[in-house]
Formats: sequence, C-alpha cells, structure tokens
Amino acid sequence: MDTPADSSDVRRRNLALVLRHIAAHGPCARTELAAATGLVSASITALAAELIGSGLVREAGLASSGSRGRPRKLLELRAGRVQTVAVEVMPDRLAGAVCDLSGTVTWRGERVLAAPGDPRPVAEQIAGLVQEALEATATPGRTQVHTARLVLAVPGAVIEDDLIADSILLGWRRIDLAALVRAALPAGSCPVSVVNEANMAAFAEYHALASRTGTAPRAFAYLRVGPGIGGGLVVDGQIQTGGHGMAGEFGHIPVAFDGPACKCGDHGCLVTYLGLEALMRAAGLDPDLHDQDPERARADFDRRLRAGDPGPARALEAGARALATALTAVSRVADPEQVVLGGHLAAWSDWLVPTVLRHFAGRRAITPTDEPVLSTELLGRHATIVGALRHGCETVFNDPASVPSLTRP
Amino acid sequence: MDTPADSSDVRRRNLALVLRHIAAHGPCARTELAAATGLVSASITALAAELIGSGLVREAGLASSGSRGRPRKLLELRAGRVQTVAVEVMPDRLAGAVCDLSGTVTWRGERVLAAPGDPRPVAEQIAGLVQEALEATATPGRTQVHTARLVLAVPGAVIEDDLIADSILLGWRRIDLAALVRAALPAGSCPVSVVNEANMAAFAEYHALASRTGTAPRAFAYLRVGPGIGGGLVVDGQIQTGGHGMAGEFGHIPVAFDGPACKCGDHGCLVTYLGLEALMRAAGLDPDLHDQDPERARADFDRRLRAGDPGPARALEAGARALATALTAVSRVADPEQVVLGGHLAAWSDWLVPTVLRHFAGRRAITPTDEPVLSTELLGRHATIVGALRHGCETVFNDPASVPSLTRP
DNA sequence: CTATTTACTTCAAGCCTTGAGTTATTACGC
DNA sequence: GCGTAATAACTCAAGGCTTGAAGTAAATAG
Repeated sequence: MDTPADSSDVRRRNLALVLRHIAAHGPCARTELAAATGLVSASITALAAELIGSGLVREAGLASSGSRGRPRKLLELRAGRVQTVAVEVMPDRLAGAVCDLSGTVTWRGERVLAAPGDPRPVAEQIAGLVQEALEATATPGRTQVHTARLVLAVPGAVIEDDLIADSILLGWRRIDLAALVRAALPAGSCPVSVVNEANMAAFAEYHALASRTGTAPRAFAYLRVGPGIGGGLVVDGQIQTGGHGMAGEFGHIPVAFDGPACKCGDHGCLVTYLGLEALMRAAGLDPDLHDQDPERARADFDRRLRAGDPGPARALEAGARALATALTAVSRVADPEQVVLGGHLAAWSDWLVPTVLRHFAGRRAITPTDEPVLSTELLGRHATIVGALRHGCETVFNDPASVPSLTRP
Repeated sequence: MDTPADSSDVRRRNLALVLRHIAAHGPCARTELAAATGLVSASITALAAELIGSGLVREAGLASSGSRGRPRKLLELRAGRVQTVAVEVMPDRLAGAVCDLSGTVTWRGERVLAAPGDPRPVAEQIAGLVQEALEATATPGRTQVHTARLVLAVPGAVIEDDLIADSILLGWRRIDLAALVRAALPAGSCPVSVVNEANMAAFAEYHALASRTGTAPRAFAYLRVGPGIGGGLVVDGQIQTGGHGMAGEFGHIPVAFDGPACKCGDHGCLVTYLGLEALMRAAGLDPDLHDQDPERARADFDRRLRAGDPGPARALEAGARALATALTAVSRVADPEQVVLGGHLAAWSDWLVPTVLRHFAGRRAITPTDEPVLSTELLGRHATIVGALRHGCETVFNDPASVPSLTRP
C-alpha cells in the first residue's frame, strides 16, 4: 500500500490482465484480447511475447473466421507450465494435491500422521508428501514445470502472513508452520503459504459459483457445518481474514445468549443447534453414537430423515431457525449477496432452506431486499484442497512475471 | 480491476504517496519524503514540483537542522487549496459542512427540510445549502479553491455507486439522489457521492482512532445505538458496503431468535435490548416518554443511572449481555481488531463494557485471543459529517492529479 | 576562507504504453 | 488467375514515468 510504483507494476498488472483473460475464456486471438482488456494491439503483442517467453501461453494454430482477412493466431494457456501444491493438514492425516494453471488436479495423495501433536514432525511429513508429489508429477523430457507455491490449509487462525496463530484441533499455538516446512524442504523450493482450510473451501466455492453463474458476487459467504465447522467470506474476490485470522467463523455465531453451552466456551453458538451431535440429541437419537463414529451417525440421521422419521425433521426445523438467525447476523455484518451452505447443511438443505426462507420472508415486507441468495455447495468434500490449489495459482495470475523464462523452448 | 494500467497510474500512486505523507506528518523536506516513501530523491523533486504546481503543497521556508550541510526546504500542505462539502440528510433537516484538506471545518450550516418526503425538493434544498456553503467559504482574492467533492450522507442503503437503494427513515426507494442533486446544482459543479451516514461515522471514528493510537487496525467496527442506529466496518482502510449496501448494520444483529419483535420485522435484534425505548422499559420507566421526547428520555435515564437508581443499571446489565452476543457475532463474521461503541452505548459504557468483558473472559480460556479491543467513540455527534468530509478528501489523496494546476501562482 | 557535508536538481537511460504506419494473410469479385 | 479489400499482427518513434549518476546549492566546521 505504501510502496512506490514504477513501470514494472504496470507491466505486472497488464500481464495479469491478459493471462487471466486467456485462462478464463480459452484460446483467443490478440485482437480479442485487445478488445477485452482495453489495451492497444501493440501492447498485446509485447505482452503476449513475454507470456510466450515464460511458457505460460503458446500459439495454437490459426482460426479462419470464415470472413476474409488474415486469420487469427490463437493464444492458448499452457496450463502445464505451472503447478501448485496444496496440503490439507487434518488432525490425524494429511491430504495433498497438485494442480496446473487450469485447475486440473494432476496428483492426489494422503498420509496418515505419525506424530499428530508435534509441529516439527508434522512439518517433516508435509515436506515428505510434497516431495512425493513433485516426484510423481515430474515427467522428464516434458516442459519445464514451475512450481508456483505450496499452500498449507490448516484448521486454525492464521495471522501475520502465514504464521499459524492457534489451532484448537491441532493443539497448536503460535506455530510458524511455513518456516518449519521450508526448513524441511530442500533449499530453493517454492514459496510456502499457510491459510485457513475453511477459508479455502469458501474460496473454491466462490469461484465454482462464479464460473457457473458467469458473474462473481461482490460479497460472498460460505458456511459449513459437517465434517469440520467453519466458513469464509470473500469480498471483491479477496478472502477476508479479519484482524486475527478468524473472520468467517460462522459456526460459532451466537444465536441465543442463553443457548446451550458450546465447546468453544460460549453459549448458543450455531453449532449447538446444527452440529450433528446437537441434531441427534434434538431428534431423540443417541448422541453417544456421534462420538464413536460420526460418519455412521450422519448416515443414520440421514436415513431416518429420508425415511420420514419425524425426529430428524423436527430437529432440522428447529435448527433452521437458528440458521436463519445466524444468516441474518452475517447479513447485518457483511451483507453478502450470496450464501453457500456446506457440509450436512447442504445435504439436508431441502429441510433447512424452506424454513430459513420463510423466516426471511416474514420480514422482507418491511426491510429492504437485503437477504442473500441461498444455495448449496458445488464442490463438497474437495472444496478445501481445490481452493488451496486455486489460491496458489493466484500467485501466477497476479504476477505472471514471477514465472521465469523458458531456457529452451 | 480489469482496466489496463499505464504510467499515469504510476504517477497517480506516487503523487498520492507523497501528498499523504506531507498531510499526515506535517511539513517535511524532500529528503525525508524520499526516505519515507522509498522513492528516489530525483522522483521526489518531480512529484513535489507537480504538487506545488497544482497548489496542493508549498515550500515553507528552510529548516537548518543544526548540523552542517545545505538546509532543508520544507514542503507544507496547502490545505486551503481544496475543499470538500458534505451534507447529512436527516428525516427532518439537513446539516452541511465544508472542510479543507487538513480536515479543518471551515463552515457549518443547517436547514430544516420543507418537504421531507419528496426526493426532488430535498435535492433542491441540498443544492441550496451547498450553494450557501460555497458562497460563504468563497474569499475573493484568496487562493483559488478547488471543490473536490460533495458527499451526501443518508440513513439508508446505498448501492450501485451512489444510488440510494432504500431508506426507511426517509421513506425512499431506489432514489438516485446524486443525479437529482447534480441536476439542481449549476452545471460543472463538483462530483457528487452518496454514502451511508453510519458508515461515514465509522470511517471518521476509524481515522480518529488511528491518528490517536498511531496505528490503523486492519479490521475495525463501529457500532452505534443512540440517536440513529447503525455502524460500519472498515477493512484495510476501506469502508465495507457489502452486496446491498447494508454491511455494518450491527443494530439489527439478532441476539436471540425468540427475542422481542423489532420494527424491522425481525425478532431479538440488538436494538430490542439496547435501544433507548427498550432500556426504558427494562428499567421500569415510562416508554411513552421516548416517543414524545427522546432527548428528554435519554437525559432522564442518564440522570437516574448516575444517581444510583437500580432500574437503569439493571437494564444496562441485561443489555450488556445482548451486546456481548452481538459483538461475538461481529467477531465471528468480520473479526475486527478494534470495536468502537457510539451513541448511548458510549455514554453508558462504564455500565456496559465491564459486563461485556466479563462475558468474553468466560470463554477466553478456551478460544484463542480473538476478542476485539473495545473503546468508545472519540467524535460523537459530529462523526458522520466529519467522516463524510474525510471521505470526500480521499478523492484528492487518492488522485492528487485530479486537482487542476493553478493558473496563477 | 576552504573543505566538508547535506539537500536538491539535472540529465541520460531504461521500461512501459500508445498511435501510426507496415507487413502478412486471407476472401471476394471479376 | 489476379487485383482489391479486409483483417491480424508487427515495427517503430514518441511520450510519460522512475532511476542512478553527476552536478549544483547552501549551510557549518576548522
């Protein structure tokens, strides 16, 4: 913000503009790029030359448009030129993935954590998984691949740019995971970022929704209760982290100050109404099952719900009121245009959303139409890692010049 | 976001950097500017020359630093070169003010609205007040004054850049106030912006706090219940408006889904616990007094509170629980580092804040230290117009080149 | 009075975008 | 088959910007 600008910033921005257009709209000619970006064709020539030089883009044949005139030379993204590695750090295991610039996942891997509590061994296992990923995706003889970034998605608050402040789930406090992983990787490896996992899921859902509808909402919220509780806020395409890396923790929005006690120490959090354990209790099912085997508990609840058992339906009906309240709070604070529900909120949205909308409708007559549009997640379980990968790719989309020139074409 | 950049953007940014530094740190020499901005001294020479040319800055004598060497030529903000006009539109009256670039208010004026409901007459009366302001501040013979912007602060949601979507208080729906005022002003007048009034108060409090503490919080929230209910969210120095211009409406955060009915059509909004009428009712005072004379009601409540009457204290004690819940919701969504209370929340903060903090402390042992720092407003009643003026000045600080060169020195 | 130190300015160089003019490559009309 | 029009892309000088080096200005210390 307070650094001076020079012509390299201009170049960075315009390269990004061109690269983004090619990535988003598929192969296109320089003329189209000029029209779409507002740059003059001479500039496109220069920018395209640089992108071709760094291998991010390639000329992919001609497109005779039927009409007369010189045919267009199409510029195509060389997605394989860049890859991003993401690792999702869970309490008991790691999940890793690699994708190229197009977002195509080229590798997936998992690893059960040997010493979950201890940050240093975890960092070493992360580094090991990353090495495995890089070896698996290295194809000798193929184009040189530039690894843009390693993104570590953790369930915890991340502050001060990539320092994990706290993670209850992992039992960590002020752990600089990025530094630990950097130390465990060979020198000269790619840059490392640490981000919140639910925020990445939100980021992924945001982009999935944007590409489905064709327009990106200015303010967007993702709220997940299910395997993992959390969410994220995206404003103008940027993940909002807040002052302590805790923005978007929608699961712990209090919906009643005299509500049930929550594990977080507060009372009446949304999860105390919509968490699976709470739902089971409200449905008259045995909540102990949840502790023993959450997945079976979920399946059991789901089966009974779909079978027409009134207990689960009643539980969701009550939960929907809490959800409506929480979503109202989100609207009052951040006013998203669109809210996406995830986890079992998405799975059981047929029972939840109508009640929520009814609640909204009750007041829409008086207040302005400021309710968010509700929908359910598009990516589900993979959202976190997809978002983390996408987040890593943003590095390149924001600054294409960070990719070095190809030494040999 | 998707427009190309060229060297004029570089110039804009660097001019802004220099002007901001001079404005924030008082008269300073080119060498200091070079050190502070990171620009090279040759660039500072050129940038300063442009700022001097447009009259935003002037050379103000030498500063012999005591040590040897050529003395520094100080550059000083010429605050009077630019002025900003702001009008706060209230249901029954207008309040206007003019300030210069330093934020010094050079004129204040009021006008009782003749036809409050009707947008066009209101726009004409706004234009009249603005004309009055411009005539009152015009000093023939003095430096040419550039009027950078007219900012209209309204109690309502503002979307699509300066179109008022809805204002319940004014009874307006989708009124393009900026266009109406532009039409009522002489051709070639300054640009007109429409903004939410509580957001501007938040903006003012944000800057007041930042200049008092020396550092600006990354995420900041202002919450006012008093004469006018509302607030605002400032992230990285930017007012957050949300998708429908409704971000920061903290007064209508629901704190209990089965709480009292609110005028907004919802139940359990924060104002149903901390609005003055609710407080009076909870204190066992006659709530009808509030309708008749809110100011007297407030004074009455205040007197009894300070006299040790247990009723008002009890009402605030209960309200504080609601406030703690609402602030928790704000933290979960936006995670501000700092929250400023305004209106009677500020006046009675001695009764509210300890209870709120006690509530926070009850869970701090378990969750990370993500609670916002609480404080009370620094500007009070004038915050809205001060914020609106400041917002107008941002036009110039963001783009000093928008100020034309002086025709005569 | 000179040397030194510090502040500021000047100027050529390097990037970047732009606009005009040039070249490349096709289809259409005859 | 050939000239012409049309479209795409490239080349190049010009202009704006920052920069680094060299030069000038103006004080103090000895």
